[in-house]
Amino acid sequence: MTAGTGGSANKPIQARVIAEMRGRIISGEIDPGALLSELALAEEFGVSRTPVREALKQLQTEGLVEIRPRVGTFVTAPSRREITELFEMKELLEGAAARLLARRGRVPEIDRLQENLAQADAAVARDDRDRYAELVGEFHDLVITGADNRKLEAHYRTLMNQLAYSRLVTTSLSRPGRPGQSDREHHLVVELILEKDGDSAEQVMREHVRASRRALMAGLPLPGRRDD
Amino acid sequence: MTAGTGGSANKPIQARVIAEMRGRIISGEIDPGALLSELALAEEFGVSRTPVREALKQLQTEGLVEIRPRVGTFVTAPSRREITELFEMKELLEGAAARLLARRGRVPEIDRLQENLAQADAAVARDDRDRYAELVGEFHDLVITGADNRKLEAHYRTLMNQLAYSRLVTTSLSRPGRPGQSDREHHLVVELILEKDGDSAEQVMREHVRASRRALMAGLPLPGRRDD
DNA sequence: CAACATTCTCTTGCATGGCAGAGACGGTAG
DNA sequence: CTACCGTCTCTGCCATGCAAGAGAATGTTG
Repeated sequence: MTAGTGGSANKPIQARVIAEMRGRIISGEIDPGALLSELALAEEFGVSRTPVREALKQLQTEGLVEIRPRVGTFVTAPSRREITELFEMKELLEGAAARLLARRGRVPEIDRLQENLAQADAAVARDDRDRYAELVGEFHDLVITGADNRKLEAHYRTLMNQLAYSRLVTTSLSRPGRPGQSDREHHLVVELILEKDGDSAEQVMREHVRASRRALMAGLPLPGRRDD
Repeated sequence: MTAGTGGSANKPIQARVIAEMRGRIISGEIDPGALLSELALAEEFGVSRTPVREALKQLQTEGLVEIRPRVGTFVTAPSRREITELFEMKELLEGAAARLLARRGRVPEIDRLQENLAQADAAVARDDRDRYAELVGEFHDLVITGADNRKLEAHYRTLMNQLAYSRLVTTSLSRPGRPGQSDREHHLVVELILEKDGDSAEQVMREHVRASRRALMAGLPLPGRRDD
């Protein structure tokens, strides 16, 4: 990433700050709980504190950082309970998306899903976990966008950002045998979508998300901080 | 909520601005499409432009206003398509909440729901639409909070704000016979929740939301601006 | 040595002022 | 009368400066 740091600084400066910070957080480049100093960020980006401050404020409403007044801005560290809730929502939204996509019939996203599956099969065959993780992200993305509901998509993106999912998915796939099973579940979902069987597609998709969650939670160190 | 509007201006000033502006928008006190000038708002609240600006930025991420760079900040007017999408999400979330609530068993929210129904029956009997509209809001609120999922609740609130639902619900209930039917549907949902029949509760809840939407769209002038 | 009060520095919160771009208005030429 | 162009005012955007609260470090006292 970090594309476009050179030259094209034409765009609104503060949007760039937001995008950059969000990228760092969801990629796990910054540890949860870390302090984000307005001043330090301002100096790093070569701008004043004001746009940085506004960027952090927006990231707060997205649930990525927590601003404790007069104290500091910290990267949010989801509690175990929050992670459970987020997965519950993920299951809900992706299931609904699968149903909606099945109802829509043949749309471009379907073709791209099949292409995605082909590449995923190859990645699993050569045990290329990084590539497969990437394809998993694309798969779920395609299902969501294929639902053709911008609001659902927006809420989904917020959700995934809060989960820092791109960091978690590798953990989930490190479980032996998980990539293969995940791939098979993806195939089944697409198959049901092609058959326009919305009910089953939703059901299988939800079960897939639950399985993914189990694989994740099992291989996660996750200090049992506060369960409250 | 909305407690402490009088006197105690001790709290962070900008949070007050956000709450006040949000209230005005979702109550319909400000017409959609209207221009919100930073300067004018700052003078009205007796503060500087900075906190007002940050407040507007937050409202933008909540989807309540649209900031067109170098032009101005405007109250968003959801297109017909967006309204459809929002209701699709509403149906999804409330259905899921009903299911989750049914699974939880006997919790305080259940008692409050039954009390709500009793008062709603009375309101319908004396044809008190304003009071019934209020109770409808409380009913759906109880179902959501009863699901015991903070993330779901947060997304739901965002949704309802974007819909400016409190303004719409009166329109919906102005259809002859609608309050009575709505009340009966509420009764059925609670009944199914009490029986711990999550599947049926979700299904009936979703159907209820669809019916509510139909009653609303029918009685809505809604200039067919852009369907894109 | 331990517990407490105090200062001191760090952080964000808010106010103010200058700047640039977008759109509206009016004047002028055809 | 119409179309075009320059100007002018409006808007948000960003930089800077001051103030206030929170927490840590430290000096003080038992």
